[in-house]
Amino acid sequence: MTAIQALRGTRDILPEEIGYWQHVEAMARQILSRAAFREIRTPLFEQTELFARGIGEATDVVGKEMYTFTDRGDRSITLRPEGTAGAVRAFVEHKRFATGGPQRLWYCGPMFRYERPQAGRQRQFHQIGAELLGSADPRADVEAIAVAVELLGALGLQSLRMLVNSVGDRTDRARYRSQLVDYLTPHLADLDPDSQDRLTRNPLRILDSKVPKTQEICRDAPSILDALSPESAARFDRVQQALTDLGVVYQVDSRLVRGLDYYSHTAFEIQSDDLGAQATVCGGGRYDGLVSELGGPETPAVGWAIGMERLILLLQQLQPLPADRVDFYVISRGDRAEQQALKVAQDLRQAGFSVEMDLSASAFGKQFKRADRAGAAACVILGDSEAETGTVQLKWLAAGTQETIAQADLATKAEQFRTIIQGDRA
RNA sequence: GCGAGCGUAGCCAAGGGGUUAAGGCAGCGGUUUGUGGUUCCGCCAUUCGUGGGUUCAAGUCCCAUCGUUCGCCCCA
Repeated sequence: MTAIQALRGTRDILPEEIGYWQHVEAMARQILSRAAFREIRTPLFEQTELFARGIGEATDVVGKEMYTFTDRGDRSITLRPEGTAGAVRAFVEHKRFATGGPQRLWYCGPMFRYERPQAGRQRQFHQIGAELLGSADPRADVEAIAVAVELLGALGLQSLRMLVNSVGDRTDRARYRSQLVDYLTPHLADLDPDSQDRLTRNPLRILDSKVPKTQEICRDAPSILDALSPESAARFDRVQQALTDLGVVYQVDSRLVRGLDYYSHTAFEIQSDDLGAQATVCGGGRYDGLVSELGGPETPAVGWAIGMERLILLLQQLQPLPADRVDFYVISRGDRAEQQALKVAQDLRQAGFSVEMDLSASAFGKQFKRADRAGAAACVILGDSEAETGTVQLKWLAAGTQETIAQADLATKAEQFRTIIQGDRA
């Protein structure tokens, strides 16, 4: 019988590691709700159409990375490859645009893309995302970015690099695109094969190619920032000014192009050098056309997503997780004692302590050993004589001291215990 | 989808064609049948991801397959 393994590109998050996830989630909840973002949970799968229309048929995400299948009702279903499309779908479906004022939404959960796994990239991965819908104000872009920066900072991440760019509006991009194609076409033969292919499909992406020769050619390419209309350029200036005023450190990277079709104006990425080839921890930008594309009214919006695996990779490099510890470890031997131990454990738990019970009925020596391993502050001991007298022996493991306490008194001594345990752990 | 490296116990591993597969950590048992974290002793892979092949002989060489890692592409 061969054991079944988790599918390629998926993995289990085991108890030893879960602390990072809980910490990140708790921090996200705190920082985002403090900025008046409200959590939304949308389905993990949607009609394929949603992503095809929202993300763009020409993108790699839609073209070759989607988990798409036909369900029993012959509908084409896709496991969500990102969070924005679903959030916007919900925004439109529930007519949240009619509530007046911008909506701030955030989410967190698994996304699915059919790719070859590598460092910082899996088939099921997790994102925290935030969307600010209903404002075209440049301050909205900055507010969104600032919240992301705040979150990463609160998690203690340093030496991250913030890159900002403006890809203008549709007209700007069309103008730039033809400028770029005009520039690159004479160099066609010198470009790497991938980039040659992209020249017709998605020329802007050639700019961030990693091939040295292509990079060299791109160095002298026209900049999108020069192709922006005066209005778009002024807008980008205001974003930069506001970022500076907030003390956000960033650099303008005119070659930063985000992969999804729906971006306009502000695009930004937060990168780290400690992640291998997948350097981006957070990516986002403005997507003014998406809501109407998905059947809602013209609604400007801006948002971002953080890759949780990548974030946690960085966190793990930063500091180890404190080991799990339990306050009390209950050991017992003998029928009556074992019976009473259940009740003692329950009393202590109800008094607010974490309590692990030894179920082995093996020699006390063995049970003590396990108490140590559990990182217990104290061992609660029940043997025949304790069972007889309705007491327990309480042994404080760090000090090695031991006292006799009536089982009935355990709960009333909770405060005293708490002080000792805190002192122990300090 | 493409390229490269690697799969030996729960973990880290040595072994690179010659009968019995080092070592360490962890675990289990004992020293201690009611007192831990130390020591000491013992146990812990009929088998090297899987399937096929070459050979008198295969963890060791070859092929395939699966998994994994890293890179390309792409992205968070």
